[in-house]
Amino acid sequence: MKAPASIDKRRLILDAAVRVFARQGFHTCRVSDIADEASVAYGLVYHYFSSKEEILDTLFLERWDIMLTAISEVDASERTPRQKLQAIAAFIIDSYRHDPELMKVIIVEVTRAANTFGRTHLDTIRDAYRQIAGIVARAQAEGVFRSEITPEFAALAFYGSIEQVLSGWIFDSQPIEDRELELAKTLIVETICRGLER
Amino acid sequence: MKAPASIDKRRLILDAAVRVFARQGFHTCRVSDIADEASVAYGLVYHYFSSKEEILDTLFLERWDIMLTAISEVDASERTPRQKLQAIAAFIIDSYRHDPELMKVIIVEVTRAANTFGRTHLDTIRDAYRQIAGIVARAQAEGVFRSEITPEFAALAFYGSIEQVLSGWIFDSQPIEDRELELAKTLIVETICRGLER
Amino acid sequence: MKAPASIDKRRLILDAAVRVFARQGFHTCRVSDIADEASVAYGLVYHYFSSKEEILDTLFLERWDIMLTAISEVDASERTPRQKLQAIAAFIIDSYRHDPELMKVIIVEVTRAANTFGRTHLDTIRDAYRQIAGIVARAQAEGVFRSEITPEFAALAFYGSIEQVLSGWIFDSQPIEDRELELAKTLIVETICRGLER
Amino acid sequence: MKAPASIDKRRLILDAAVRVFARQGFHTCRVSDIADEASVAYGLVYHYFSSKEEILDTLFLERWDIMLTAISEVDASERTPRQKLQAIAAFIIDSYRHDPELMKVIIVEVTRAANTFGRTHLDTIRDAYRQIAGIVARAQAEGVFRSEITPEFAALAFYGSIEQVLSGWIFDSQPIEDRELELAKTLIVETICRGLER
DNA sequence: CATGAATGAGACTTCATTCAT
DNA sequence: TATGAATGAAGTCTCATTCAT
Repeated sequence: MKAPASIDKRRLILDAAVRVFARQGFHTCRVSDIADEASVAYGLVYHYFSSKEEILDTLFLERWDIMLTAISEVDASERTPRQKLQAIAAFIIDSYRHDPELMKVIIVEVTRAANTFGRTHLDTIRDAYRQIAGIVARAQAEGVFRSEITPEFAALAFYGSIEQVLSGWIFDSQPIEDRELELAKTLIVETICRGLER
Repeated sequence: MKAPASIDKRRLILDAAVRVFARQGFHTCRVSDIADEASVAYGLVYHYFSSKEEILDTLFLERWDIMLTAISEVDASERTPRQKLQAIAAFIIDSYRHDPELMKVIIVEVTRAANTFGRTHLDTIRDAYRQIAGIVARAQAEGVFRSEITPEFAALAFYGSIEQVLSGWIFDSQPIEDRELELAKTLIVETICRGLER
Repeated sequence: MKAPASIDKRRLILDAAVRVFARQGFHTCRVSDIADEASVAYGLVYHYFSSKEEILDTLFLERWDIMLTAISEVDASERTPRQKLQAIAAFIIDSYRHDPELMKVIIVEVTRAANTFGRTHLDTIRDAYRQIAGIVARAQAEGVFRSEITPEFAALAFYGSIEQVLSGWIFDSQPIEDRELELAKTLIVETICRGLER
Repeated sequence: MKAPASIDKRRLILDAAVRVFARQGFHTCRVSDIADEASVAYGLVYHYFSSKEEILDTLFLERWDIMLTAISEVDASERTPRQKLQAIAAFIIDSYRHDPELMKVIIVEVTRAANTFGRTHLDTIRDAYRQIAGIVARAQAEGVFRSEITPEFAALAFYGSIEQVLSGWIFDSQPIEDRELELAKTLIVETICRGLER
C-alpha cells in the first residue's frame, strides 16, 4: 500500500517549493530554482503543476484546511471561550514551530499579500476569522465576554496579534527558542482575552 | 518661489506610483504603468528615480518618518498611557482615512513583505515597535500597566491588531464608512489596553 | 556518439555571431540579430551564453588558443628563425583566408579594441607577442639576428605589420585574391626579417 | 583679438571628449559624461555638435589633417628616403608624447575601428598610407629601395609597425618613458627601412 | 514519468536627442 | 548662449511555459 514513486516526486516538489519560496520569495524565485532544490528536471514541475501559482495555491490550501479543521474541532470541544482561543493560538504557534518555512510562505505570500494571492484566497482566509468571530459571539451571548467589542473586530485583533508576533519571528535572523514560543501562547490570551472578558 | 505643483513632476510620479502600486501591486505593475498614470514620458521616471524600487522606498520612508515623528510627539505629550496608545491608533487610522491607497502600498508592499522591502527597511519598521514598547514599559514602571506582558510583545500585539484591521479594510471591495473608522479607534484600545492595564 | 552538427545549436549560434559581428560590429548589432541569423529563438542564445560579451569571448579564446598552439609548434620545430617567422605569418594569413569574417571580428573587436575586450584579454593577446619575441631572442643569442633591436619591439613590429595588412583587406570592399595573400607571406618576411638579420 | 568665450566652450567640450573617449571609449560613454567632464550643461554639447559622432569626427579630422600636412612637408623636404620615414615615425611618436589620450582615441576609435568610424573615414585614413607609399615608390625609382616589395605593402608594414607599438603603449598601465619613445623612432626605421633598402 | 532544450513575450533600464525657458 | 527637464525608441536579459524525445 505504498504510494507510488510519482507521488513522492510531487511531494518533493512541494517541499522544495516551501524552502525556495521562504528563502527567495514567490515573485523573486524561478521555477528552475524549485526544480533544482527538488533535484528534479525542470519540466517535471509542469508535469505535476500547471503553473508556479498552482504550487503556492496547493501549499496554502493544504495548510489552511488543516487549520480550519483544527479551529472547528476546538470550537466543538468542551472548553471555556478563553481556553478555545488559547487552543487556537497554540495551534498556530505550534504550526510555526513545526514548519516555520511553510508558515512564512503562507503569511508572507498569501495571507498578507493583498494584491496577489491574498485576493484570490480572500474568502478562504476569512473563513478562519469567521470561525473565531463565532467563538467570540457565542461567548458574548453566554455573557462571558462583554459586548462592547464586535466579534468580527475581536477576531481580527486576535488573529492579527498572533500573525504579527509570527512575523517578528519570521523576520528575525536567529531561531526562536521554544520557551519564547510557549510564552507567546500565554501572552496572547492574557492580552486579548482579558480585554474581551467581562 | 518653488515651481508650482502642476509641474512638480517628481511629486506627480510619486502620487501616480501610489495609485498604480495600490491597484496592481509593486511586482505586477510596470514602470510604464506609472509613467502613463502620471502622464509623463517613460524616461522621466528614471530622470527622478534610479529604479522602480527607489520609488517605493521613497514613498515608504516619507510616510514612515511622519508616523515615527507623530508617535514621538504623542509619547512626549502629557497623557495617560491608554490615551497615548489611543492617539497612536487614531493617527494610523486617520492616515488610512486620508490616503488609503498609500497605506495599502506601505502595508502590503513593505511592512508585510518579509522577503523584499520588509527586509530592507526592517530596522526602520521596528523603530515604531520600539517606541510603542517604550510607552508600555514606562506605563509598567509607573504601575499603570501590569508587568506580566513584555513591552515588546505588547507593542507587537497592539500594532498587529491595528494593521490587521487595516488589512481587512484594504481587502474590502467597498469603501469603509467614517463611523467604522472612528469605532475602530476605540475598540483597539478597549481590547488591547484593557488587557494591559492592571 | 555526439549529436549531429545540424542540431548543435550552440555552434550554430557561434557561427552566426561571427557573421553578424563581422557585418554590423559587436556594439552595433543586437542579440536578436544573432538569433535571427542562426534561425533560433531569441532565448536560446541566453540558454547557451550568459551575455553577448560571452559569445565574443568564446569566439576569441577558441581562435586565439589555436594560434598560440600553432606558434608554439612552429617554435618547437626545426627551422631557421626566418622560416619560423615565415610560418607564423603564413598561419595568420591562412587563418584569414579560411575564415575572413572570424579574423575580422577578432582583430576589430578584440585585439584592436583597447577599451573593451582588448583590455579584458590583454594578457592572452600578449602571450602571442611574447612567443614571437622569444623566437627573436633566441635568434639573437644564436647570432642569426642582430641585437640592436629588442625582441619585444621586433615582435610588435612583426605582428603589427601583419595585422595592418589584414586590416587593409578587412576594410577592402572587394575580396582579396589568393595570389595577393601568398605574396603577402613573402613580403612580410622580406621586409621584417631582413631588417632583423645580420 | 581674443576668441569669444563661446569658442572656448566648444574647445572645452572637444578636450573633455578626448579625455572621456580615452577613458571609457566612444560607445561606452554617454554624452552627459562629456558635458560633466567639460563642466557645461548637457544641452550645450548639442549646441556645438549635432551628435556624439560629430565630436569624434571633429577630433579625428583635426588631428589627421595635421598629420597629413606634416607628411606632405616631410615628403617635400630635402632628405633621403630613410630620413623621410624616420621623420614621419618621429612625428607620430611625438604626437603620442604630446597628447597620448588623443592618439589613443584616434587609433582605438577610428583608424582601428573597421566597422564604425574606420569605414567612414577610410579614404582619409588611406591618404596617409598613399603618401607613405609615394615616398617608397620614389625611393624605388631612384634605386635606393629595392623593388621586390610593393610600395603599398611597405607603407602598410611601416605604418602598422608604428601603430602597433603605440597600441602597446596605450594598453600599458604605466606611463612610457621619453627614452623609450626616442628609442622607438630609431628602431622602427632600423627594422623597416633596412628591410626596404638595397 | 522524466528530461532539458527551445520558445518568445515582456520587463527594466539606458541614453541620444529635443525643446521650453 | 546656456540650461537641464522631458521624450521615447531601442536593447539586453529573464523566465514562465511548451514540447520533442
